[in-house]
Amino acid sequence: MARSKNIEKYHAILNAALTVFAQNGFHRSSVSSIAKEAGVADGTIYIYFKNKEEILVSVFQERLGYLIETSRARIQTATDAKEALKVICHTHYSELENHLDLAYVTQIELRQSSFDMRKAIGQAVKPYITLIEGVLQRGVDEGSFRSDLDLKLTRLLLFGAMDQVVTSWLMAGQKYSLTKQAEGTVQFFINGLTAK
Amino acid sequence: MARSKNIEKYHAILNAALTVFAQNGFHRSSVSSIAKEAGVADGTIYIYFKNKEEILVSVFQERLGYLIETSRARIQTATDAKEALKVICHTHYSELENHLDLAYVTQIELRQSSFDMRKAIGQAVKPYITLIEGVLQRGVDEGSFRSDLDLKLTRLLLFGAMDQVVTSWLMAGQKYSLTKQAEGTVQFFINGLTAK
Amino acid sequence: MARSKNIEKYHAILNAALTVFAQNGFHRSSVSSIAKEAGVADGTIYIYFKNKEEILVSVFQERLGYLIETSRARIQTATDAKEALKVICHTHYSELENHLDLAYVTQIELRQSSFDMRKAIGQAVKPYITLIEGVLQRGVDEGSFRSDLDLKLTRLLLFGAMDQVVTSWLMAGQKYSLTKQAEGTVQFFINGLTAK
Amino acid sequence: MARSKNIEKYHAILNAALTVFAQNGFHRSSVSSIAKEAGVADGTIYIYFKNKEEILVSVFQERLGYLIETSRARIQTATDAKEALKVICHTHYSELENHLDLAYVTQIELRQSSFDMRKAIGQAVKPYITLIEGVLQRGVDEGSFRSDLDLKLTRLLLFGAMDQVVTSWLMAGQKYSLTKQAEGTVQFFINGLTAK
DNA sequence: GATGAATGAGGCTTCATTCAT
DNA sequence: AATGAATGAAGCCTCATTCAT
Repeated sequence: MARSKNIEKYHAILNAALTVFAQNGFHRSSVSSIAKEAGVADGTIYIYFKNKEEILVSVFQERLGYLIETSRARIQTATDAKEALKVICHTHYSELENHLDLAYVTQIELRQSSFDMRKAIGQAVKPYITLIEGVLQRGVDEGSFRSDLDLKLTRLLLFGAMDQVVTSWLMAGQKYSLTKQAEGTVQFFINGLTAK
Repeated sequence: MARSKNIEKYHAILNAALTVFAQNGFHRSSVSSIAKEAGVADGTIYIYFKNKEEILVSVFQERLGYLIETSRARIQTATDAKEALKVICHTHYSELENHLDLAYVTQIELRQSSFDMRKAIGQAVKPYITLIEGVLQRGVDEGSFRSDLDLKLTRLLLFGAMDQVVTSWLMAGQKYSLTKQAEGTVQFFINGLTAK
Repeated sequence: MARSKNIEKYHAILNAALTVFAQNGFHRSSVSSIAKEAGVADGTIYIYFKNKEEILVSVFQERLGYLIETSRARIQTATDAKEALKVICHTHYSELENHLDLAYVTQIELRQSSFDMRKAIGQAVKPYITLIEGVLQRGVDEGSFRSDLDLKLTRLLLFGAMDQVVTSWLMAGQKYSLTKQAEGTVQFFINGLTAK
Repeated sequence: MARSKNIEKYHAILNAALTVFAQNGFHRSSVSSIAKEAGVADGTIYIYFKNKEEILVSVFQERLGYLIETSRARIQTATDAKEALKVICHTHYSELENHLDLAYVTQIELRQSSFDMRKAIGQAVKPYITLIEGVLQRGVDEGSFRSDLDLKLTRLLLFGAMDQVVTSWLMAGQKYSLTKQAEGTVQFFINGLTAK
């Protein structure tokens, strides 16, 4: 993505974009305002990014990458798949609760992208979905999850359920603690997954 | 909604909007192209709708209203809550699979709306969420669902999970049958909900 | 102007237009809002008036005609030209002070008309200018006004001066009595006109 | 006013606007046509001006500023107040007679502005009114003008009278020399102002 | 690499006017 | 005569992108 050596400026733009998109939404954010927020000229943006959409995708990719890496690192030390699932959900919720900007962009603005862009986003989400699948597989292997699980379907169900909880919390105005929903969410997952 | 007598023209515009939004997306659809698709003049649009956003919300409201009514009617004859849940999920999936236009608008384009608009959408979704809650309550009352269910959370988990399955199917290019996912989805739900 | 027998509706539209123009200005007033104010359908307007501009001109003509007739009647009983001048100025100021709607239309909105329209307005003002000229002539004949007056120029100076006083009073927010300016205005005129 | 470095382009737009407004009138002039006349792109207009109205006000301010400065400079060398009055009137008439474009904009188009705009215009005219008042005061101090003059009223009468003479000349199709009216106008003023 | 003035396509919306009823 | 739904031209303005400096 970064076509330039000046990695600092690249990140300055990315951070500025996160802020601006979160405040005004993607379609209502001008490239100009991102440039101003980042302290660079309008034209400079186009040295680092092909166009406006690429900025949004890049913001998402970077942050999601961070979330994935954090989760991956944390589940290394998890004792079992159920524990790992708990870690993922906790991380997912707390990360977004603690970075409202990011939550807005992820849950609201990113959904405003073009179809082609959504494909790119889908690509970026894949590793996360795969991470979840890995945990499911681990559970099956451990014997703690049902062996007849449709992994491809279930990983989506888990991701989709968490995603909707975040969106609802955001739309409701963050009146309650998102992180505290993790408990119930995971319990629900485990009830559905546990081998009998 | 219709501020005029000619209800036919109102629906012609609504249907045209559904088609055009599905093809090009909301932000990339011009009011002009909707008018052309509907076979009316540009200005005519503004006799029936306040602005472009109101068209999108109206499209959604009408179609979602239809989905809710269909589901509500069908679960009347369901023998129990589990059966009702199955009906809802089947209806949800099949309705969207059979109306690709609608699916695009609902899953993709509607997410591109302004924050204020999303609030309006949230209002429209509420009856659906309530419908789901009713089924959950019914299950608890019947003794088939766990009595310690957090209804407010669970109804979101179910809706969110279904929603994500639809979106993923759409994003994947509808390579498989969406309706066939209902079986697995419902099974997953029931596993998580069933009283022990 | 009135192309129809229904003189009541004609005047209803004229009065409505006066109100609406005064409130929103000519260019910001829609034919539709005049129709609503008059209690008729949009299309009805076009039975009585050729287009929007003709409404404005007609409003002005009618009201100015009334002002001229009032002044003409009053100066019949004036003892001399100076008295007549006083009457004209008093009538001019008091009429506009007591009909703020009319003042707005006359001093503000009418100036927003097209060039062609202004010609038409000029035609309507002519009788008023002529009325003033008549008084000047009378003064010259009486021997009370300078015999070397350039009547064509002086009649304009008088009209222009009064007009500007009205506009300034209006723009200033009518913070003082317009009618009370008549005294000083007339005194100024008489000083300039009186034969030595 | 100029928000950019390229002062030339700023003036190019201003001059183009003067031409176009004079030809077609403010409301009938499109921003697009001003851009074309100025030889810039439509969007460029909005780099230098907030909106269409600001162009009109700016045109007026610049030209009036020039008129005021010219008059102010010329009356420095006037021997007395009467001479100064003559200078102001001559300058006023000749300036507008020699710049027909400006006359149209000032006398016709500027009157087509919104109420808020007229306030801004009023602010711009103030220095001119003040300039006239200064001359009146000078005359009173010199003992050549009546000491009982209501300065606030008289300055308006003078401005209004001159203004109306210009407008009438314009509306009549400039069939006679405007500058030649200065003589009579000033004579009229002096008759009314001179101390006895 | 960085700038930011300039571009110009394109969008939403208004509204004067028409005309079938 | 009266209606008011329909028309569609026209306008203001935004903003993603380019390019000369």
